Amino acid sequence: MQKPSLPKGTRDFGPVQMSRRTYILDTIKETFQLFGYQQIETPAMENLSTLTGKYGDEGDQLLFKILNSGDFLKDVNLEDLSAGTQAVLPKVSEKGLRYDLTVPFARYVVMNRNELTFPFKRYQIQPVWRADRPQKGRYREFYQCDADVVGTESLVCEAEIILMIRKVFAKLKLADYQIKINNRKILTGIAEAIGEAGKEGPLCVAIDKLDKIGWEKVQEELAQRGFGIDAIQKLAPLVSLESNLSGKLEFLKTFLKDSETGLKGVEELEEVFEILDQMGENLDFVDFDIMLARGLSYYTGAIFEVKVNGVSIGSVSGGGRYDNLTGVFGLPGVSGVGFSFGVDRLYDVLEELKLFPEDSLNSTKLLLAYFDEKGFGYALSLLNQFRKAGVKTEIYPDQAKIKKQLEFAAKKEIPFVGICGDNEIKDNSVSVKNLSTGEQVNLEIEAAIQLIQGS
RNA sequence: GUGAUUGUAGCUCAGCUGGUUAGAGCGCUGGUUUGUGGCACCAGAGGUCGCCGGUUCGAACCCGGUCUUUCACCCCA
Repeated sequence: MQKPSLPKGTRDFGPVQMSRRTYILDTIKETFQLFGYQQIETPAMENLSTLTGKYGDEGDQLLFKILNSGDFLKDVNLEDLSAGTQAVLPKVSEKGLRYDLTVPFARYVVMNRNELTFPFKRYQIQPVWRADRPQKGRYREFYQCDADVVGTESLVCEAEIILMIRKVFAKLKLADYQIKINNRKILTGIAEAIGEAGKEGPLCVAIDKLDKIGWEKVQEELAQRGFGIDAIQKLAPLVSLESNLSGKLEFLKTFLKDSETGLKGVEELEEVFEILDQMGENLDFVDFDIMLARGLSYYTGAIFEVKVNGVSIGSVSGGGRYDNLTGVFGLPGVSGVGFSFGVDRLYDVLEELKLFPEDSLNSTKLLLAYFDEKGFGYALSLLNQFRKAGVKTEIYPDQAKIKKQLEFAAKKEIPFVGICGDNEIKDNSVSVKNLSTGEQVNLEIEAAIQLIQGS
């Protein structure tokens, strides 16, 4: 005998958790559909060649690789072994578990380009796997809920992403959060403006930590990454900039006046806000964060990140525009924009804020209970009458003492127990006991159905 | 991947500088109560002290390894 256990970073979901997850997922699905997105699914595993090289070196390390079936060592020779992992891996593994939903989607778009109608809007809700070290809000298997649209450069999509996030959060009763938005082109422009053109990658990584470690440390890190002192000093006014939206935009227009790309980014951002205005929407919850820099290498335009205030969880949603994701699969020039909700993190947030509706679990409304075999038979005959009327009904299947049946109902939070004894059998009735009040009434079956349905 | 940290009953946790048979609360099972759950009282079951090895006359306790938990870094939903 061995004690069963779970692989690191994975979890079971019990009935309570499942009903809560369903609540979150239904809310998200509803919203995606309202905005015209269609659902697809892709396999849990992809060819390793599809996955590798898309997430950077770090990402490649975090991919779960699947050992080839059969004699997976048959192509490996001693030379490979002494050459190390790099040489052995491609010979023993040709598949991996998906790391996100965006890359499989890009693969899907390329493979189905002739069937799809562009612009194509799809959503996808499936687990992804990362061989990360687990910690709070970070798992090795977790769900993502992606919505992406490909085949258009329209900034209406960006505006709609903001609307969808707001809609979902409103439905989930989340009231204190920020949709941080920025544009990759602005970051590129900043790199140019401070005389470190092309280095926005390391620049992003460093300034992304501003909140966490402060300006002093960021300067150190920038210096370490090879940024000149004057470049860092040029960056300073940006960091200390505390202004409203239009103030930030005006500042950037001056700051980026020599960077065509940077100005384009500002322009795009302004257009998104303008579209929202035309839609009759406002900028509630939207926060233009010049320093927002999401790591993923493929973003080229808008970038989003959503943070719920006052909770210990990191970002619960993120996304952005990528101009050429399908390019690596042989279909260049397709622009896409998308974002993703992290259900597992949303779950943790709602739990921390106690925002789950209470009545989500107790589905059964009536338990038929009995004292003896005769009553058991009578109860069995009643089951279908209640169910036909749409009352969620069950019976304790093993013949057991009434005490046990009542305890069972109480534990499962079943609100009503229908007692079936000799008296009830005699006049074809049932005694309905309300478990929370303890009240009990003897009723005809029809009346019992009405009572329970009316509750 | 780097550095810490945790593991004792179903759950939450005690367990002294290493020393007889490892404890508590909650939960669970049965009873007081054969037409009625929650409350009360009584009784009972339940533990390879994460796993493997070492030190010792003797290990839940000390040492090594391993797995797991949590956390920071990296990165990220």
